[in-house]
Amino acid sequence: MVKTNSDGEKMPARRNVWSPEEDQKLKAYIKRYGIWNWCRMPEAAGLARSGKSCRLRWMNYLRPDIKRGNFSQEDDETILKWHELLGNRWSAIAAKLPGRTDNEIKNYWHSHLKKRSKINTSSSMTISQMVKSSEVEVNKNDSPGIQDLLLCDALILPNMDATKGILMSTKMPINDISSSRTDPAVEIVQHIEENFSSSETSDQNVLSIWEQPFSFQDMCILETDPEFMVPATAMWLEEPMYPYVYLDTGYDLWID
DNA sequence: AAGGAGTCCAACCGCTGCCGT
DNA sequence: TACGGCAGCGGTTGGACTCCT
Repeated sequence: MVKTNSDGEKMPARRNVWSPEEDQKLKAYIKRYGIWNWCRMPEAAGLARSGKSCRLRWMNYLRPDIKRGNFSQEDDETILKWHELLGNRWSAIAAKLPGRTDNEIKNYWHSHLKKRSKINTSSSMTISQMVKSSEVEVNKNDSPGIQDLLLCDALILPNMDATKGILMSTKMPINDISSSRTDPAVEIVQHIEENFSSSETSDQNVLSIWEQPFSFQDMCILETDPEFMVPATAMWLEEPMYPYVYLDTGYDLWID
């Protein structure tokens, strides 16, 4: 925001607000040379800004595909839905709303939707709630890797054939994910939605998985099944090992 | 009209992951 | 494999604006 004095002249605000001239410089530079290196671009473009600041300004304000203006009812629903599924992964949510930035969605969430979300949470059973309703504790204090592992276990939930007591892996080939351009978390949720919504599995069956006897044999099936779904996140792929996982099912799992 | 409280949004900060060497 | 540089992300903050008393 640019302050103006009584004569309508621009005054420098204390916070480093971008002037129209700076915007113009950045736009012109990117238009001419493209984005090659944010760190070095400011100097080349004649801007007394950090690369980070330029990047942020471009991403959140100057990009030609930015959609400005009010959020529609549909946008609200989309944000609420994806926030319910993904949590505060604003960039992933923004990917669902072309033209909207993560910053904008984050702000809009905090100012408008947060309250609504609280009211809505009691209305219907969502996938994330089903995950929560299992007895897996995904604790905030757990390392991200552990959280991913627990989440992965939870993701197997929908394919549990509760009537037969057979655990079927969620057949999502990992190379599908690694080759994807979209956020892995988004894809996982989409995958669940597609497969789960089309299956005949009832809520009741889904909820029962953690009540099922979970034997060592189950673990063997999972490990020997060539299509056993490993967690799709980079965290899983990169972390060397989870020596010990506590599942609040009464079973402590050692992963060798 | 004044001013205090609340809201909104742009910008900043710090952390994390990726990638090249 | 280790390391450094860079980009991206989410949380936080500053300040203008709006509403209410």
